[in-house]
Amino acid sequence: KELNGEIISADSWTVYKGFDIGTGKPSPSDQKAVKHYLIDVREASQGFNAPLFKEMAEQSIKNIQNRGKLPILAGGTGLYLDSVLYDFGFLDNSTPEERAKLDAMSLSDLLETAQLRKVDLTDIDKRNKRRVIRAIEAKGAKPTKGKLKPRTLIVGLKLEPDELEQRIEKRIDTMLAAGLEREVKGLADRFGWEIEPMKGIGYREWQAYFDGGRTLEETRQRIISATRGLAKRQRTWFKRNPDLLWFDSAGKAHQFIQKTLNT
RNA sequence: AGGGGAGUAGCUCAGCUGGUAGAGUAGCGGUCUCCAAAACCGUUGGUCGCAGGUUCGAAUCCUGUCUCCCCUG
Repeated sequence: KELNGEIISADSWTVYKGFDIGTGKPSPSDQKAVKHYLIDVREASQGFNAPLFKEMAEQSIKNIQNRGKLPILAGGTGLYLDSVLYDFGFLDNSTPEERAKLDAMSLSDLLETAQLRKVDLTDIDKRNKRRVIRAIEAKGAKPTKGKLKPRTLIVGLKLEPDELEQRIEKRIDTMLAAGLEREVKGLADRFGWEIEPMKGIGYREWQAYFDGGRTLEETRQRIISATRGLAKRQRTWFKRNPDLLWFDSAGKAHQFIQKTLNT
């Protein structure tokens, strides 16, 4: 609001309708205070992916700029963010049928297939099945990456480990108090456990609980643990970005952004 | 009280007829161009409940003891 901006949620889970509490979606009042984009734009049964995000985010950026506002991407999902900030040239994908076929194959069969089709696996992690599948789908094409989008500021907030731990626990407890159990139960009854968004942190952990094989406290601990792991992976993703400016408080980051905008 | 079972890494458990311990998971670190809250890689943890005994050598055999679970009374 102070920056005269509008927010694009750069997050792979807040796009789904109905998944509110567990995804830490901005509250209705927050969304009312500042216009948000790419929230609730997908049905639970639909999938979502990085190229789709890139396309929608770029469209949103244009919309926001046309309204004379500052686009702010906030999140979340490193791959999604980078795809927009560095103009990733995404590689070919296969049809859902082809994907399912590759998915069903063993790693060694996939490696053999790649060899038969003369797919170049240099730089591909051959122990990671998904990466090998992607290489085959892309027919060995190499990805492209552009320069950082002009007039762009990338800002990261850093926390001390024990403070991060506290924030994570508080985040989960707040979700539980807000009725996460009820939300998950309702979604599970409607969609079952197999759809993509049900496999997210804060959702998948409840299946064993509702089946009676896990206590509420164990469920809570699992969600905390998974969130901790997510925070770690986000950290390692952003840490290697030399364009990212780190701040240890939101206040300092805000000051810096304000100053930069004025010059 | 008697009988049986179990006590091994934070947790769940492997460890055959003795050769000083492992796997999953968690924890920690890392990788990353369409399932990315995903997938993958690396790695720190254990005086094997305790005390004796047998043995060149015991988590593994014997004795005692403590704790937990089940059965009987």
